[in-house]
Amino acid sequence: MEQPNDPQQQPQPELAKGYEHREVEARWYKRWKERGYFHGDEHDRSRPAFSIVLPPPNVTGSLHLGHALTATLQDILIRWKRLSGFNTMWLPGTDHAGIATQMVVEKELKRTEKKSRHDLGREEFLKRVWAWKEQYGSRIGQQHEALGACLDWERERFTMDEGLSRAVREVFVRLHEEGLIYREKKLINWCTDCRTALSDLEVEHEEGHAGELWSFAYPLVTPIGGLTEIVVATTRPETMLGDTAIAVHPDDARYTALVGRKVRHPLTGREIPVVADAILVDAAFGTGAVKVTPAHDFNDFEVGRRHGLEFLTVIGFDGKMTAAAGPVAGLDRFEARAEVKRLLAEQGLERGSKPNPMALGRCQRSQTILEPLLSDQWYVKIAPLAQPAIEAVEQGRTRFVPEQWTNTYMAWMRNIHDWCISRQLWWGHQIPAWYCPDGHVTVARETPGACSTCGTATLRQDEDVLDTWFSSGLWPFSTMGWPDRTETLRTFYPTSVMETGHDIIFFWVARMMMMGIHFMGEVPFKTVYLHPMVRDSKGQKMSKTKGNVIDPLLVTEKHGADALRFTLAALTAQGRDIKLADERIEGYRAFANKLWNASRFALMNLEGHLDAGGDPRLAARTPADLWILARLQRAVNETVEALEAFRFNDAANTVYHFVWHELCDWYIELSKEALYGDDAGKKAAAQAVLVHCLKSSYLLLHPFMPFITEELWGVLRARVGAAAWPDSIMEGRYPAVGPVDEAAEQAFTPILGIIDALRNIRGEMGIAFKVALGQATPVHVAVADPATHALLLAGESRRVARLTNVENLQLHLAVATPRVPQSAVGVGNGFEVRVPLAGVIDVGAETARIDKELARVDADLEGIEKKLSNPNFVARAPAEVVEKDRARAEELRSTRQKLTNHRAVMQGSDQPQEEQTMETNNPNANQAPTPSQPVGERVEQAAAAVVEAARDAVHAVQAQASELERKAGPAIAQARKDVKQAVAKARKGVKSAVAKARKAVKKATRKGGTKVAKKGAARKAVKKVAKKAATRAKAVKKAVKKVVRKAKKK
RNA sequence: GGGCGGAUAGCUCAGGGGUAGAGCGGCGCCUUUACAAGGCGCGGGUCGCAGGUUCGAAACCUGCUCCGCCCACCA
Repeated sequence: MEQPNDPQQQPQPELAKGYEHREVEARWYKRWKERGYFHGDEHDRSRPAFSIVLPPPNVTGSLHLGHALTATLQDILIRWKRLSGFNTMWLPGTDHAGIATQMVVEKELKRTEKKSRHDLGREEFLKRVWAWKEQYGSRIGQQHEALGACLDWERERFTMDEGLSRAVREVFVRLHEEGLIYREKKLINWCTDCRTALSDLEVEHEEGHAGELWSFAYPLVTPIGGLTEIVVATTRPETMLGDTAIAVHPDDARYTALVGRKVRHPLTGREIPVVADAILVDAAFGTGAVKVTPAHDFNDFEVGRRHGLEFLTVIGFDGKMTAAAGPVAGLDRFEARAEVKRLLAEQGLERGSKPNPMALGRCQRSQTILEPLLSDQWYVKIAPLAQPAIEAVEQGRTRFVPEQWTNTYMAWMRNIHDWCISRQLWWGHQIPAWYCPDGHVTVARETPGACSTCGTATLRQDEDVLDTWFSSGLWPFSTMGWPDRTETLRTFYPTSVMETGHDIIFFWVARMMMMGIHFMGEVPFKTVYLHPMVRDSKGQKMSKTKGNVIDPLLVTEKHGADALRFTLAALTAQGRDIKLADERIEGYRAFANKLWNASRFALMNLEGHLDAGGDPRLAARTPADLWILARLQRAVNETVEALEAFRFNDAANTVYHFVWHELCDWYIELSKEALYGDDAGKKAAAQAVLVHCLKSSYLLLHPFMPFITEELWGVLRARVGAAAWPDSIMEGRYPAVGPVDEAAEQAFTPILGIIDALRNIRGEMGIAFKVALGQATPVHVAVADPATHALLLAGESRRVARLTNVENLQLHLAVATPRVPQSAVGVGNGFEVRVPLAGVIDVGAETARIDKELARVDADLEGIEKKLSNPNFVARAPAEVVEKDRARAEELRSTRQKLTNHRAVMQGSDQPQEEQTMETNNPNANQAPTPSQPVGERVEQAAAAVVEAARDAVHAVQAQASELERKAGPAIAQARKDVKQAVAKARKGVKSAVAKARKAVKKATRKGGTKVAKKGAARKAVKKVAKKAATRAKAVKKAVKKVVRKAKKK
């Protein structure tokens, strides 16, 4: 199978019996790539461009299902657009992921060589990271290939490429020149574990941490007016070593006299001023006095600036207390906390404590509790960049899908703080700033020869690197060759869609917006589609620590890339996370198989067919052909509409439904009449329609399932003659949206209804027409509409017969079928079917079936009549709604009448009703031996068990409910909850007991090899009791509700 | 503290002012010559709770409960 697209070498068109994804998927990717299908042509502006930049995965490791989702959705868009005539370009790459990668390599280094990065030194360590990057970067590529992602590999980039590094330096220098990058000493979030500063975004807030609000007293240096101390409360006692003020509210009468006075630090003896600050202090909280630690708390830092306080650092970058911490110097910050409390208690200054749930800031990477520390860092002044990014969205130049994310984006953008971009790491873009011995800073694109201020030649480059997101923020244009003005940029910037997870909307999307607008003068993408998060089948977030991370490669191997892709797409609804379950993938693998076999069917029935490339509708003759073509058009329209709105699930489901349930379940079965028949014209038409539907299905499905569709395309193309088909499906054209032939759809609907009605009787009666009736007994079909009657006469009745296995079908142009005693009747809109079943059917069973149907009709009718008898409805509802309901009521009444008549005929029959005709006449029953005694006993036993279990469940509900009724008075809320739970539990209990017993009954019955009446009896008993249980549970619940409501009113 | 989602069949979810749906699972029948990874049929629902708007609410509004997520410097 080297050249399946070459008709010369094409082997037998017969396909393997089942679809083998491994064999097929392995074959195509390389060929696509070689033929250059993935490459976007920057010189081609004759076609509209459609471009996406792939969110670059971290080089830290391999792809997970989130990446698979990203790749799948983007590939769907790209392939769809390519088939729709766009010049598509999808740019791949990877991110160096500063902290993450450095940590992984450090860990590895420690594990294998027991060395730290400092043991190796910067240069050697970076070599190791590069080696790591080479290894994992290529694995990521393989994973994308396995998924079938048609990435433009010629344009692959890495955030630390030479080109991208140049862009980074360019951006840094320009922003610095514009005064939008500055260096300053202020409080930052410091991770004592990663030993670096972090941006606000890298802080994870842990809610509800069990903290303690601990109070102690600061003694006044000079007691005043009977006051000897000020009591303050803190969640971090160890920071009191760095206190340089006590703050009170200026309007707080209790402390007015103290403002300007001093307290003595109990552990260091320092004198500390009391200041008045209206911003920091809430007089009503605690004692109304706050200790101020400007060097270790963000609020206090501001107070320190406002009041010109001393900034005393008592915690170091290693998380240990500094020398300034006096008695606790050298201790870890948490040890120091205990020690400080002990020391203060010793001095009798402890003033109590209380539990205080609080939010803790942790490092996104290491989960270490962060420490606000004072240090020199580089910042991006963000407000001037944020404003245009806000306006771009306000003006709709970039829109978010789903829309709700607009608010999230806006809220964040409007409250944005300056961005700390320096990191104390080695892996990353080193900051292009140099210092001379005098401390002057030179910022330059290339290593400068001398200090720009004083001319000194001895320069030392800043050792820090930039935040990873600084370089990824440039991704949409840095990857296209910026700062050069390339053709690629001209053709493909702005990109069409940014497709990524909503978890990085701030980290990445917002920054790309700011940078793109600032440096390109244009938004980086027109649409931001934010996909849901992928979770495991239990809804848990996938994480390495939980061990529930799934490697997409394993899934691809097991079920096929097409199945995985389709599953992901089918589950991608807007606004809800994806819970991935294996069974679901299994189901879509079956779908691939279905498509395969439909194609196999076609291949087996294309004898004499030549696709001249003409419109199959011209050749189509039968109503079934026209019907499926109309359905196809409808599916095409819906699919395209869904894709345009990024409703991936709707698009996938539409195609799925069309292919499986319309093309396969209906049309293929219908077409057999023509394909197997003698009418050459009809046969040719059916062949053409079948080929057209399959070809269209391949194209519709190709974005979702690229491999199997390409394979089948090639096979079918070879079979029908290659003239009208491009060599590869990737060169095909996506089916075009167009008007649906509704007349064709409607004309055929009665035929489908007749088949349904007959199948319904067949199923309900548990008989096979062919066997039960044979040639002798006619099945009657009456249609009132002459057009439909003509259709049936013209040959459609043979399709009906084929699909229902009826041998003798008798047509009547009439409202009703002839009244045949002991027959089953089915009625629908404009038709009636009647199956004579004398000697076959159990009259009771048919009566029961009719009753069931009557009940359904009655219920519908009752509802609708009630509505129509309401004068308000008739007066105020739109006329068309009323009219529709009237018509439906009429239809229901007619159906009802027919069924009632039929029932009367049934009942009035003088045939003996209890005659066991089924036993004697049913062919299955012929082989059935009379049940032996033991089997019958077992069945009975099983049935009894069911009844008992169900009864028990009912009793349990009742007992619980009465207990709850008593409780309802005093504890309404709880009682209600309990009732709900009890009822639910009981119902479940009944259900499972019944299910279990049913199985037992079934097993026992099967062993006897018979279908004795006892089985039916047992089952009836089960149903009865189960129903009773449910009913009683409901009744009880209602009663309780009433009680509760009454109690509530009081 | 602020914000955003979600609650619909046993499970996973779609829908959305006018007849409550799909897939999976369950039950029954069918080894029919594309496919048993299949076909046909059946059963299964106080659409979270309470109010309101409306001729009509599962849908819209208000409040509540529970479950997720995001943002936030209150000692």
